[in-house]
Amino acid sequence: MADIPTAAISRLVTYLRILEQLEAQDISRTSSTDLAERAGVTAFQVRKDLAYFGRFGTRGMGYTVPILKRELVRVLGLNQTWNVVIIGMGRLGQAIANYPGASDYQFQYVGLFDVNPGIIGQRIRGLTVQHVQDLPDFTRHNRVDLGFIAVPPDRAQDAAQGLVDAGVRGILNFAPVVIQPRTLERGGLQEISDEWRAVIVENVDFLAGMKRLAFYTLNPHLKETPTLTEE
Amino acid sequence: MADIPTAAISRLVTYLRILEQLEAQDISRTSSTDLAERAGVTAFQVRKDLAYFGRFGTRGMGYTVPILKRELVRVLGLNQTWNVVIIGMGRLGQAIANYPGASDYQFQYVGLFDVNPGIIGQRIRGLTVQHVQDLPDFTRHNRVDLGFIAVPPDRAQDAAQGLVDAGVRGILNFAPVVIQPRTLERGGLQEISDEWRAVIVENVDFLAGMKRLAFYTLNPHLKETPTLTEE
DNA sequence: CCATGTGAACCTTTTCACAGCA
DNA sequence: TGCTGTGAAAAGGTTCACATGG
Repeated sequence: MADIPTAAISRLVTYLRILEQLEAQDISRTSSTDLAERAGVTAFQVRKDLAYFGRFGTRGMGYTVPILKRELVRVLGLNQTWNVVIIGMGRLGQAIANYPGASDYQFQYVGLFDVNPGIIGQRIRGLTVQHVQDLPDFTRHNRVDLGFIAVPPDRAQDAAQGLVDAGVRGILNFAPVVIQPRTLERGGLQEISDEWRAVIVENVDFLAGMKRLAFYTLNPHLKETPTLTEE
Repeated sequence: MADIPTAAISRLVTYLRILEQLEAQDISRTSSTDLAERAGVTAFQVRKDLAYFGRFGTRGMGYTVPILKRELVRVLGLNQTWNVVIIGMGRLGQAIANYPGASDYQFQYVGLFDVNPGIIGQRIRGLTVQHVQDLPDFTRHNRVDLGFIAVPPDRAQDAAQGLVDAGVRGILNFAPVVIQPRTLERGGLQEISDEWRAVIVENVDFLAGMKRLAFYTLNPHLKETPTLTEE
């Protein structure tokens, strides 16, 4: 298992969502063509994406919804619990904490943090918002796997550093900022520090989304046409 | 001007953000190497990305921050006003409407819509939330360029259809759903309808971000290492 | 016979080396 | 000399045709 396109992972997430919908509609069988149509990609793509991880279908038959779903859940690592803290409980942080669907897949919010005295102490989703400076102490007593950053841009780097110091393994950064791993001199060369090397950073930037949208709306010919079920 | 990688557009957005930060710090000159470092990409990449759109630097010197910024603003279409409506003013919609930074680039919220009687009538950002069914009438009297979808997943497709019917040119979809363009039979072939063909759909899906993060946290070796300033 | 799974062809994107110019 | 701009090479992803097997 090596060298899987990043885009393939995004598509797997989409396939999984579609399988959930099919299951909710009591549809128990599907095919690469059907999935492709619903996901807005080609059937080739679906089969290739799945092939990176195994053989989940039956030739001549297609896929069994619950089986393929179970396999994708396993592949994506969603059959285990992820303990999550959110840094920044302003409007965005609150929207994230309350967004339905996260808990479906074992994402459990275990700690909420902010610096604003007006927010600290509030109860959100059964948790009391704590001061960011209590994060190190909190992580000493609780397992935390992932940290979500929902602070203003100028605080994002510090928040990320705090999360890395706290030992999280993954960061979902909502701030419109490039998080910089801390580097250190080693043999005259700048290298990423060990703590940072072990951390995955994923970004969700909707201001960037707005700007991309503006660009493509002005230059529609540059946007790949959503492939209509070929093959 | 043709055939520019989608990823290049995302990076341009990042470069622009960095230029803003440099300008705020009164730094007036930069280089492909400097930009690369701050953006977490290679200097080759920066130069190639910029080369798609023109020649903005001076050989031997680098780039002048305000000039490059101005050019990127123009390229991305951010020097014009974009009138935006938001469909769905729950927590997420409110977080979006209030997120600072959108108005910096002429994204102007002109209409806010929901179906929930508890939300309709509220004033948010100086606008009164209206019922979605008033959208067609609203667009008859106001220019609307873009629509943002912040409704629950099962309402997203309808919201999108409403926006297309209302004549928006671009949609930013925050719901974890693949928006399906309406198709029609033409010469025995399924084709995307004309209204939909003219619309750009861009997605911002943070549940998907969470799931990608889970996957890469479990499989860190599959994540491309953030390139440390090469060349 | 049918739809999956996959090696190979094709195309796109990134990387690179260096030519071009202040 | 220094850093940009760019054609060419390398890498990476997607598309395809078809072999496989229920």
